[in-house]
Amino acid sequence: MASPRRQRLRPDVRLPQILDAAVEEFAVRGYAGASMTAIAGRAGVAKGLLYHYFPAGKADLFRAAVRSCVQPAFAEAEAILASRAGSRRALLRALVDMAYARLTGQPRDQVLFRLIVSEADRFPEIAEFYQAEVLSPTFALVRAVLRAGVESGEFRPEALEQPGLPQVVLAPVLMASIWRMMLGEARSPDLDAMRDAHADLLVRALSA
Amino acid sequence: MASPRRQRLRPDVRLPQILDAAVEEFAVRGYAGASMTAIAGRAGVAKGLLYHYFPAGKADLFRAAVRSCVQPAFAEAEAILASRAGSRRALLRALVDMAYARLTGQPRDQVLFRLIVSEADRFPEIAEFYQAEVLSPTFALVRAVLRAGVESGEFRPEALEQPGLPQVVLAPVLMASIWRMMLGEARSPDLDAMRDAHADLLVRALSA
Amino acid sequence: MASPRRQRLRPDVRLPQILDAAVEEFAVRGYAGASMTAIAGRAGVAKGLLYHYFPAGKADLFRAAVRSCVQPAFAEAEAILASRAGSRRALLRALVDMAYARLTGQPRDQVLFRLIVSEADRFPEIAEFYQAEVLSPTFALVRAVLRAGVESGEFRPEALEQPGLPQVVLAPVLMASIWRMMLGEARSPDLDAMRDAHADLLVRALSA
Amino acid sequence: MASPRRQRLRPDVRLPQILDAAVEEFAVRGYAGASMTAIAGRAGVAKGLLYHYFPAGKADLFRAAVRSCVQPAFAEAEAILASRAGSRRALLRALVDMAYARLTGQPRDQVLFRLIVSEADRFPEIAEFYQAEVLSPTFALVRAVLRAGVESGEFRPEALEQPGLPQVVLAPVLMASIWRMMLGEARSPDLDAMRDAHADLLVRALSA
DNA sequence: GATGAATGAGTCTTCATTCAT
DNA sequence: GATGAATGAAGACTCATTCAT
Repeated sequence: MASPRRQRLRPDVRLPQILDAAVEEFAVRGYAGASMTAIAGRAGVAKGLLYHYFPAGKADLFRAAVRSCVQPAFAEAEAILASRAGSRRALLRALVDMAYARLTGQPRDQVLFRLIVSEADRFPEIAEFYQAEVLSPTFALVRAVLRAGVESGEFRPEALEQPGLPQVVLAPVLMASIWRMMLGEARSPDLDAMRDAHADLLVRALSA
Repeated sequence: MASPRRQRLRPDVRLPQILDAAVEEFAVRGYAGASMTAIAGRAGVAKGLLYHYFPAGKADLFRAAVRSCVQPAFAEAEAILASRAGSRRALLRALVDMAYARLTGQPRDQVLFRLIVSEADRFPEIAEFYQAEVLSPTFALVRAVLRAGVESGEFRPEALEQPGLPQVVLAPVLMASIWRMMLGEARSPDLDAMRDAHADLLVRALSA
Repeated sequence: MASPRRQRLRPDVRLPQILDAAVEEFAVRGYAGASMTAIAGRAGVAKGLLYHYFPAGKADLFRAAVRSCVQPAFAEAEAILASRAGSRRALLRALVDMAYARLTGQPRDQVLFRLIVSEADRFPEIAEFYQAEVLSPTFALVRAVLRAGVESGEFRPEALEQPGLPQVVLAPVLMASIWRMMLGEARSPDLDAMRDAHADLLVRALSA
Repeated sequence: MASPRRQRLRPDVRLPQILDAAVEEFAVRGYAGASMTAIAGRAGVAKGLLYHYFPAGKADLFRAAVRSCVQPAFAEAEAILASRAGSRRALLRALVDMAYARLTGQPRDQVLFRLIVSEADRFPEIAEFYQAEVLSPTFALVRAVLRAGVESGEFRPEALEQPGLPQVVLAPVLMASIWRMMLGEARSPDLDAMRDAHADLLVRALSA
């Protein structure tokens, strides 16, 4: 006589279901706009169950959802780096291309970014977390590439003396992502044009 | 200093009061998080009055608030441009400096940007408006500077052949602004370092 | 330098403007649904002016509006009665026809009736007023016709002994009106069919 | 008699509670005048629960409340009809008596009718529903009685040839109900007198 | 683990009414 | 007489959260 809806699942099955639903809902509606009911509905569970898994409530679910999005996007970058194919210049170009490509193909990454931007001051710890887990490593990676280029003689040595350079190098890719989110594919600046201009700018500015 | 219960003001006095309060509240809380009650309280008026000035309600007030933020930024840029002081290179540097300076000094501008980023897909018309009234003109302005530089022989002629260049040139300033919003002054990348790296990068990449 | 909108009119011009607007608005929206703003708008005056003419507010305006609708609908009936054309039977038929005809041609009368029906228990005095000014006289008129018919020998003498007869005689016309209001012209019972059946029924039942 | 703060009941218990409270409140105040808070209070539940059962809100609750009033009236009429006691004339009289009796004894029925009359044009579907579910069947019932009477030779054959007759036959009862609602028991026409006059009129007009 | 009935504080919004101009 | 800015109370509705089952 069990209710047909009532299926007991192990936490490691239910939890991802719930987190996925939460990510999608938060992504579409923002933090304040997403309702627990809607998240539960999307996950196919009852409202009450959300509080079983996240007794502290909505804010906690949000934190968990955001955290669940930060996957090692670095795997690919490090693979490219490891293969050290050709010149540093070609390497740089490959990295830039990869970064732009992700923007097109990985909506989940965009979502993450957007959520963090808009909810950052309601959840300072999330911004902090993002800075520590995503931003800093990425800057470090760029710095490593620059150092390798300088050491091999391809890049100008001054590149290592400017602490703000990695940020400047990365910024256009991130802005391209933000413009896409804001304006839609139709109205946002042309991605290919930006990628080419970006790569060209870097090569000219950094070459020894 | 008595606060009379009912102070009748001319609309051209009240309206800015209300808009200012709305901008502040939306900035702090986001669209969904800002409450009409709080906006009214901040403006020192009764809730009902908001609907007298914006019968269409919260969304309309939001639009008006965003629009009220736009004008001041361009005035300064055009002033700099008009005073065509010195070389194009110096001009570019002046513009870059101004842009970074605004990010520090004008919280209103940051607010505007953050609101647009986070609420863009709930208010597509605002994103559209921003693109048309702010972004496009700014790109055009950068392009004008580049063209002047090329014509004077200071900049490389290829600079004019890359349609994505203005976006790449501007991106670091905007990202600096976003990082500040997200991470706070303490944790965000160092503004001065970025400005210097940015200006240096441009000069190296663009010089003939 | 007078504001162009500000036209001072004599009360006997303004008052009908306001009452007409009120009747229309109350008719369309009901008492609770009609807003003072909308009435003022329809009348082409400012909200405040309504309170100048009706200091006691909305309820008072409603009462005045309803009262303004009760015009002597009896003029026509009494004209028919005075012309005593032909037999009482023909007279009765003429009166029935007239009653049904009014239902089609005079939306203002229907409105009045509907308002009274639906707001009667919020405004008991209005129901009272209606009963005294409209209903009672109408019953009396029917009774007079019956008496004349009995005296002339055309109608059965028992017709005068049934105190409920005038109500029964009138009811179908009023119900026809109510059904029209409720169901619209399309779905409500056929007016012509009712009129014929009604007249026939009366003639058969009353003839000596 | 302690009233526990949170009493969980099965929906098939709560729903009628809520509908009953809604009918009463709508009856007294009309649609616009009835407040969700008051309905919840009358039902002894929190406001929010109303939206649990009627997510579409007030209008939906209103529709459900009206619908919940319909069924009982027909049962009795059909019982009388089934017990085809005595002559058709007696049958007609029994039905007329029943109809008048209901108006006195069953406030729920009056309420229903009043609601439909006054809110018909705000809820066209309800008027439609009323016409289809209540009015048409009632007319059909009257027509069936007439036909049976004609076939048995008690009624004049012409009674079947007048399509408007059922409406005319029923109208006085309904008007009696409306007058009662409008004017109160004290001021409205005498019910007994109407019933007698009504029955007598029908018998005289319909007898062969 | 899982459900969904139940709550109540909070949100946007409306509107009769007041009153300075 | 006339305006419309300003108010405040009240209304419909939402939603995070609780808890009996």
